[in-house]
Amino acid sequence: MTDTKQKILDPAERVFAQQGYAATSLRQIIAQAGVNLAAIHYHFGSKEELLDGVLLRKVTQMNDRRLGLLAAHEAEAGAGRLEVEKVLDAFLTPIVEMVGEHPDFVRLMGRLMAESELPEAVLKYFQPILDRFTAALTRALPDLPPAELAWRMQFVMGAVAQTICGSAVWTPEHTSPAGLRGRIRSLAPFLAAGLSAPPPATRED
Amino acid sequence: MTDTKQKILDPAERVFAQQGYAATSLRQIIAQAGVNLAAIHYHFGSKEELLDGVLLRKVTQMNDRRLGLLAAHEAEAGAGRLEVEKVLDAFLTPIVEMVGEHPDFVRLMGRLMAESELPEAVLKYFQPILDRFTAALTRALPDLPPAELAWRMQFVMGAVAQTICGSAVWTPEHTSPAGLRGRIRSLAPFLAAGLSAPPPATRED
DNA sequence: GTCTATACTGAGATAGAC
DNA sequence: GTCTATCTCAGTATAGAC
Repeated sequence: MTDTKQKILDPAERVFAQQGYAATSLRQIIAQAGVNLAAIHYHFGSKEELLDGVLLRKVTQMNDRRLGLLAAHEAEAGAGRLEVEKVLDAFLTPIVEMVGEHPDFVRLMGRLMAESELPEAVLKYFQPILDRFTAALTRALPDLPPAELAWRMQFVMGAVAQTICGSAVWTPEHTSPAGLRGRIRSLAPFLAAGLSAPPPATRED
Repeated sequence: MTDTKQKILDPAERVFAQQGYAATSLRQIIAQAGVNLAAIHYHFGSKEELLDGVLLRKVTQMNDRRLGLLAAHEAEAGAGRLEVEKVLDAFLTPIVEMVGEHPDFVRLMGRLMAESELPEAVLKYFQPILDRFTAALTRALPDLPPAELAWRMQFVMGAVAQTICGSAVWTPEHTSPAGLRGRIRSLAPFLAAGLSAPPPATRED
């Protein structure tokens, strides 16, 4: 991999994380990277593929860690009941672990989860993880109807996204790594209680 | 108010709701409105102020309804304990009530809540409501530390936003008014359980 | 193979004729 | 009030230097 390609990725990650994908211009990135505009399109092809390149560097590490923790918790549970808290821990802990060394990457992940018009490049990394954790929660919450669980997964994703990157909007507090760790420690029991709540009375109307 | 100004607002609301604020171009709106590009800037000043004009038409109605329901529930509770479910009902019911007649407006509200780079014009309508409901929840959950409640409000906002507009991304299901009503009926018990969860053990690190 | 210079299309915004 | 023309800046594409 060329030096120029490497020089692009870090500034891209930083600016995408700070301003969001849509609000970031490639010209802002090249200004920080010290490369020519066309170099981005030569090495990556487009703005969206540049985002894909940024994600690809670390998303596999994060998702593998999630899957590893989840498998460990499942093995520990054995034939017994898998606790909701353990499943949430497997999802959230890798975020906490990475926020110290790669804060920009974590913020970018949060922003992307919240953006409505997110590119295809992002979804392909999230969907398998979502499916895997939905399956685990199905085991942890056997009495919850599958459709209800699917919705609750959305509630969880929304809350996680807002937790990672929404603070600048709704509260004056900034997104420091330490602050984010604290928020996620608060998020886990909130989500566990929500997921474990009895399903609403079914109505057909 | 001129005819031209009126002709712009409905298409703007529709296209903003369908594509999101950032992804929408003024040229898409004028194509549906049948007006000149400069007319938008003459009547509204900018793209952001056009969004403000769209919100202004209905956001007061929604927020007044929220405040009215909340006041009614508080009066009903009297000196007794205000239930978390009642506070959530006051926040969510106006969404359900409006989604039948004004589905585009509701979708737009959801999208804006989720967008990280949201304009100032939006925040000024949300912040007072957020403060008012935070105060009500302080009464409903007197044992919860204020900082913990502030974070949980963020979790709630994230889940609500994702519920209104996130389905197209995370699940194949579309955002029909009926489907949204069902999701919000599922959302309320989830959020009530989360808000009512015991606060996490305090740690200083 | 890499990278630069340049141009193309479409975005929001604005000045000025009518 | 309205519309034409134009400005700046965005993402993108390509020809050609090295």
